[in-house]
Amino acid sequence: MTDLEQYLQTYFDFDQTDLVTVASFFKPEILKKGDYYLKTGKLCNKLSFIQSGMLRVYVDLEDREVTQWICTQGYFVTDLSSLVFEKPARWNIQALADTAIYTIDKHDYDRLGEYLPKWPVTEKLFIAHCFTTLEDRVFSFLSMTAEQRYNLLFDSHRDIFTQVPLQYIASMLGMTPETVSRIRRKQLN
Amino acid sequence: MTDLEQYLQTYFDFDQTDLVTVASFFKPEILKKGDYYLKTGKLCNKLSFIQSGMLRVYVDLEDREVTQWICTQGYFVTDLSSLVFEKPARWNIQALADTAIYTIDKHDYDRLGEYLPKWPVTEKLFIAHCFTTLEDRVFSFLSMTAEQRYNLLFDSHRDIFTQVPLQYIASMLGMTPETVSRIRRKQLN
DNA sequence: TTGATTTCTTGATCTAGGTCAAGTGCGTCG
DNA sequence: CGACGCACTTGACCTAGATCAAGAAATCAA
Repeated sequence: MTDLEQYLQTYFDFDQTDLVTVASFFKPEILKKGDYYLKTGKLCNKLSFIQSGMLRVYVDLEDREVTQWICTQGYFVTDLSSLVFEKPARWNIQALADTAIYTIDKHDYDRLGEYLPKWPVTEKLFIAHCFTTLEDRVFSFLSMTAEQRYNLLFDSHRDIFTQVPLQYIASMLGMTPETVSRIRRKQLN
Repeated sequence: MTDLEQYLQTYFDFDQTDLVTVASFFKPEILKKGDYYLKTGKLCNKLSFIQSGMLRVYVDLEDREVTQWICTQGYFVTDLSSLVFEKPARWNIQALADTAIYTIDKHDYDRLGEYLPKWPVTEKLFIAHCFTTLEDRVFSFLSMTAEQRYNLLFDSHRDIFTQVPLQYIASMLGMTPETVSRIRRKQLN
């Protein structure tokens, strides 16, 4: 079983045949550090799985950048609203390091249902799971302090902290780099 | 065409036959002010459409309540993660006023695909739309001040401001009632 | 290696928004 | 009607976290 098949299995309860079918639509690709996976305003006609490396999802405002999320090894990346609704992409997505991904293009993605009868259900569960994750994130902004949000992210995505420049972590937590630096120091006692 | 059919049409591009089919699964219900549509920890086995009135989605913390959202006329309400994954509900959902809803139970909801071939696609688009809405909301916390978030909500959901106690609006915006009160005064110049 | 550049840390100060407390208005119920 | 209880407002003060600025460390180029 390939890496990709193994990872797909952890997300979806496909049997071996389905796994091979789905995996066959994904093509390996390499992004060099700094390369863009997607730029704001373009159409995102692909979905990718990250085998190694990291991608930063962000937007440019007049006076600064806002990082929405960092996608790491073992997760999927796309601009969902662009992929699904065929609207201009909301986000820039850029490689923070050399990154190996497997990509399925929209054409094939939209046809997965023809090969896998249970794809529509699987896809729904996948998007619903993404929804729930964001719901948690909104809740964290409604109910937690900067330090609590830092700890929550640290406990759930430790890999981000070891590899991602602190300024981006700060932005995705909705605080300044100085604040993250101070919280980090405090955590070391 | 009934109210419900009309509303369904604004969400989904069903033809007349489909509209009637879907609508027939929804049963009218009345919640009195203060009644609970759902309580944390229960299973949410229904999805409803709000014909009139309002529901507040919130959680109890040790020392306070956090309002996640207010659902108003013309919108759907459910606990998506509970409905889809059959997990205990994350939210309390309580009527803020006498509220008229149309409810489909999970049993029927899960079978919509048997009657409507394009239901799986429609459902996916619906959930993806919810995801995108939350993405915007996360972005608002990452990039906006309290006053900017207030204005954003005011411009997009004016009905909430005319009918909902200010303390709940404050909570769902992630600020205190005092702050909302001050912003509101400022907006009156 | 060395200098240049970027990123991170730390301190000093500032401010948006929170907290606390004392009203004020108003709807409801006896 | 009057009084109780909410919900909201307003002021005084406080604090988490932002801003600004100056170094220190790490990263990179050559």
